[in-house]
Amino acid sequence: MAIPTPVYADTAAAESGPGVGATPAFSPLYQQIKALILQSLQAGEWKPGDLIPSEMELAARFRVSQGTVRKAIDELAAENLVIRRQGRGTFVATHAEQHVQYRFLRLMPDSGDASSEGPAERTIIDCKRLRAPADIARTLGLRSGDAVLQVRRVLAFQGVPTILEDLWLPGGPFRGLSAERLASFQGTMYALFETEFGVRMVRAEEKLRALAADEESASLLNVAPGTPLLSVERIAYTYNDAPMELRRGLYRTDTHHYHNTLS
Amino acid sequence: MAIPTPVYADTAAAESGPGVGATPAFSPLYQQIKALILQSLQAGEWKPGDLIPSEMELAARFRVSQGTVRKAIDELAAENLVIRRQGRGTFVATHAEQHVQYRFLRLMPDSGDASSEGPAERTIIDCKRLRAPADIARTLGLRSGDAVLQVRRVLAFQGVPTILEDLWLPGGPFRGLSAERLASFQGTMYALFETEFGVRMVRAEEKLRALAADEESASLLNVAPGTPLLSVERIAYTYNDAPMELRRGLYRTDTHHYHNTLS
DNA sequence: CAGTGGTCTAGACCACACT
DNA sequence: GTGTGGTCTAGACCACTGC
Repeated sequence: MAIPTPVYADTAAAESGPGVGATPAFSPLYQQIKALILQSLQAGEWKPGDLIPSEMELAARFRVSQGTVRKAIDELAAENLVIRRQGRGTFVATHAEQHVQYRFLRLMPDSGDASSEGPAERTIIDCKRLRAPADIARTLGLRSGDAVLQVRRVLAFQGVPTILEDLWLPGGPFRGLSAERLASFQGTMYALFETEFGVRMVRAEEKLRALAADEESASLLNVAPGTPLLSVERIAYTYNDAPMELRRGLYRTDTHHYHNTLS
Repeated sequence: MAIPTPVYADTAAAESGPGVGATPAFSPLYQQIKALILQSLQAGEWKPGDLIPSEMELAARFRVSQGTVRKAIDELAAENLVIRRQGRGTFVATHAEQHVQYRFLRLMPDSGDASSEGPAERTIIDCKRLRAPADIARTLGLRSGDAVLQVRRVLAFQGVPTILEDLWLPGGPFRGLSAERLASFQGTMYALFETEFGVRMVRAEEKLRALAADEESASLLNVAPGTPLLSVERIAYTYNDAPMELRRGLYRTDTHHYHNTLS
């Protein structure tokens, strides 16, 4: 139950020193409501694609006005966690059926748009279980030596291999993932993660670099060794900013480019 | 004067066929208010850094409620066109004094943050007036042969040349720009564009590629020819989505990386 | 203290989708 | 028609800033 008046955050304990920097930290009601809705999303009370309760229902449940619920949902919609549809309701966002097929892929063909070149042809090269090296473990928030899954694949567009990717996933949440399952699934990887493992990727950070293709990469991407490639290292996060995937990609940029908007 | 009730957009003329695709296109009041405020920004009624009228004043001017003005300003703030400061008022956003120095530069040092490496050392290599080649003219919305300014410069971090950039600017709005003016100005280029030429960059699109350094670029960036570099082509827009700058950059990514957030 | 933006409420009406 | 989200209003009170 939410208290129907704004409250100050709990400032008990957790003090490093006496009377230093202890700002009261006022927390608006709608932020508290937002946090409660987030908890339900995280707990799986409503699954990706589901219709969540109407604003009126949520307002009644939390004992606040509809306007306050609205503002909470507005923020969740702005963060792409839910999708509002006038006349129908508010739905939990999903990587499947979302008519933007690859929401996190910024590689575009130089001419035309993503839809004009048809779907990517996917080839799983490898999928194995191993003990996490120190750097992988650190970025995934695991202990060095914990089980991780490593996947290697190639994406081709109109027959031209264009992306070579290595993925690392924590072994626990993704127990049971195999090359066969990856190969047979229709839809994006993140859609499979949702439906098969209940893991929803919400946000990601990427670091881009230019580097020269080594022998192995060059042969998989069908370019000469030394060809400049775009290196994209991605860390993908699920709810509550927990890292759930490390992905290292090499992109050919002779017919495609990485697109970004600044504002 | 705005009409204090939502209206349908003007659908007179501009019809390509009879009764085809002529959706009424309902336009909410707050969108109309937003457009009016945008017009004032564009016309220079309030300049970058200025305090704009309070919500109450604007509500009175446009004969709508404060809440409607609030929603209009909320969207402008979300697009970084204005900045709200509780207790003080709403200000026109600016590239100067904004304590994020380089708002559009996504290159970050591999270790530490942008502030830890100190300011970039800027060297103007060239600044000349010329007739626009066809491709430049097209992206800037000019006619081929119109006057444009071309600027070439190098940015170095802690003594290491890291960015080589060529810029093209339309000759009209930027009449009077010179290498001396660029060199002597304290602050970012976009800040200079605002204060000296009244041109505010609002949004930009970038296309990234990996390519090998040619002789000239290599020598200016102090790397071996053939070194993979990150190529960044940017088109920057002012209000009403008018393109005002084409920028082609080459970034060294041995100690820095291009950072991006996906959501 | 007065003035600003920020939050919260309650109620009315509109646009849209499904049945 | 019914129910959903979307818009608009009016008024109250809160938090922050600067005089």
